[in-house]
Amino acid sequence: MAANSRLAVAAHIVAVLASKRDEFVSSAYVAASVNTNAVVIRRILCALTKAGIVTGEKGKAGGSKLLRCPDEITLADLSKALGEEHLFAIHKNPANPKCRVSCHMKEALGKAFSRAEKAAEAQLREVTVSELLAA
Amino acid sequence: MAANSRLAVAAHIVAVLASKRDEFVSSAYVAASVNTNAVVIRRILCALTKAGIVTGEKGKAGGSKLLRCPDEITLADLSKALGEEHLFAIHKNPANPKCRVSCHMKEALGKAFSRAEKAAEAQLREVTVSELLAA
DNA sequence: CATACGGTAACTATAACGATTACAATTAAG
DNA sequence: CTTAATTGTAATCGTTATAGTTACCGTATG
Repeated sequence: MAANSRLAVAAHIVAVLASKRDEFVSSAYVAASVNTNAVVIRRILCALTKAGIVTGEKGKAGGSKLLRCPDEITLADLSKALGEEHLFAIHKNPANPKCRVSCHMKEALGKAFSRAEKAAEAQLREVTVSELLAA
Repeated sequence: MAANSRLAVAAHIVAVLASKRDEFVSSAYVAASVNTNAVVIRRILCALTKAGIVTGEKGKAGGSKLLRCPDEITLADLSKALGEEHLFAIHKNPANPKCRVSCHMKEALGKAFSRAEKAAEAQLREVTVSELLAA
């Protein structure tokens, strides 16, 4: 399947909230901007709420708004809030104990992938929501 | 779906070939090391062949072997050979023309993701198959 | 010719994702 | 008090990618 686009949607959501700061914005409004269903938005908002990035108000005139300045929210924060851990996957097949290569492979790959993921994360940390809006 | 582990399997395959240099290794042998079906191995070997990393010989006593030194093959080469392009995905929903944020979002995200992907790729380029074997 | 391979097509099972419907709880407005 | 709007969730469905599997053809070896 197509790789998951939740980080992109989360960034879009937060950008919309940032563009209407200090207002409560409904999930329906955000959904219209992203062009998807409001529930998809609310699911991601839920994760962002748990991470302390946004807050939600129920009831009529409810909605969501940012808890932090848009220039203090980075893509890395959003990625972490979504619990997206690994960009690379290692095959789950058990190692073949008869094969020396097989026994060492996963550990070696894990280290290499971890370095690459950290490098990517460092770049995500350099991009704030404010910058996304300004572009 | 589980994130795709083809890069990990490709690395495993090439490591096995590197551990038996100058021999033709059958897909069945590699499959035993990876603990999967030989066809899965052959599918990936096919991509590596097209990329000029390995060569295959049909017929009895056939198999695959490396065309390059293991210390000149990096994880980035393998990733490229597999045609793995994007670590991050952007939502496909069309932009809402009425919303300024929506109209600019994908372009801004594209640039940010591209930087992060390049950073990850740079790290993959630092890891050779030799190093994976030595670990 | 028999055997052991690679290459490839076809099919299945599984899993993740996104979209959607539905509904309880909550809050503001009239 | 009633109504309307909204969040937060659960449940379901269709789509899609992956991995695994079976099957078959072509080819090289002996």
